[in-house]
Amino acid sequence: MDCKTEMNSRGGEWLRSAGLRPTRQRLALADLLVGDGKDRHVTAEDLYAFACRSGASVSLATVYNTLKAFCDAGLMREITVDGSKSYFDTNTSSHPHYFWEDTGEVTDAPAGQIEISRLPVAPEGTEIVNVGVVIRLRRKSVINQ
Amino acid sequence: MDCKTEMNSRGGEWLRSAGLRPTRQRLALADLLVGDGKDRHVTAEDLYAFACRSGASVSLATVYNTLKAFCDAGLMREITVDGSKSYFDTNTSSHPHYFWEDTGEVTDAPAGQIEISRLPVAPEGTEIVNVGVVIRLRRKSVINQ
DNA sequence: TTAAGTGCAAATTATTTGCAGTAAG
DNA sequence: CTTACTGCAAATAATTTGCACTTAA
Repeated sequence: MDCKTEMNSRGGEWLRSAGLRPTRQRLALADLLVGDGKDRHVTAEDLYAFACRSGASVSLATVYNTLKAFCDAGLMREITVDGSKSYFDTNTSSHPHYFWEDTGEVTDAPAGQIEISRLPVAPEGTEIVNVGVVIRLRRKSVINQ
Repeated sequence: MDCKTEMNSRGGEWLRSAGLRPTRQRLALADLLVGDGKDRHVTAEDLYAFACRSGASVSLATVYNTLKAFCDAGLMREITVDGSKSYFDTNTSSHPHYFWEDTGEVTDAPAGQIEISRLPVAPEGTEIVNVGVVIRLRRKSVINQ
């Protein structure tokens, strides 16, 4: 199959900018991820479900492999917000996240929510890879106030 | 088996303070965790290995169940520092952690490493359960400087 | 007693991998 | 053409669970 038609999508540019071969599956996933230019936070299952719903034919294994490829290429970043699943963020800069306990959703915390006033110091012989900040939220039930 | 002998250990007090029935297994694990009064950060496998090494007879499933029971009782806190495993901290207060990529070890980051100067605001209808801060460290190889 | 705790082994869940086919350059 | 990518199904890894047995209170 020839993919030229989709090569002009935002996802196509995104892939090309990282030197990744734009296959049909990658283009479909890339467009789902960055098609509208908004930051997205997904699990592999999430993205797989989106792809299926949007009519793309991709296997779950390929979604996993592709997300990993995108991270290796620097297009995305894996974030650790909850022990049970891996989340992937299209915004590769280091920034704080909200984790919504009830839905398992992850969103960006508005800038300025946390200010790291004292830059953390790396212990002797180490370097800081990144500093993760996760604000875990619980929806208040109306009953329990 | 009668457990009175070990009921005077630090682990015994710890269990009693939370109203947990001090079984042989729980006492053994509790002593391993808080026996010396230092904060400890363990995975279930870690604790299981410690227990085996120290001669205690506990099953891995019981270690999992027990760690969960300790968390439910407020004696420990589960922390999310790495996607693949769950870590449990004997220090239940909210504080930043170092995650050592090479060994998978977790330690407390010295106080003052990060200062949360602007208390994060919970979105409408939510409350903040906790704010997790993880400083991911990579050991610098001598070669790559 | 008796309800809570324990230990297996089997079940689940998230993720990875081997390998035979398929497609991009 | 040739090598990278894909898809399935099987393999792993971490964790949970069902259930018969044990034990603390």
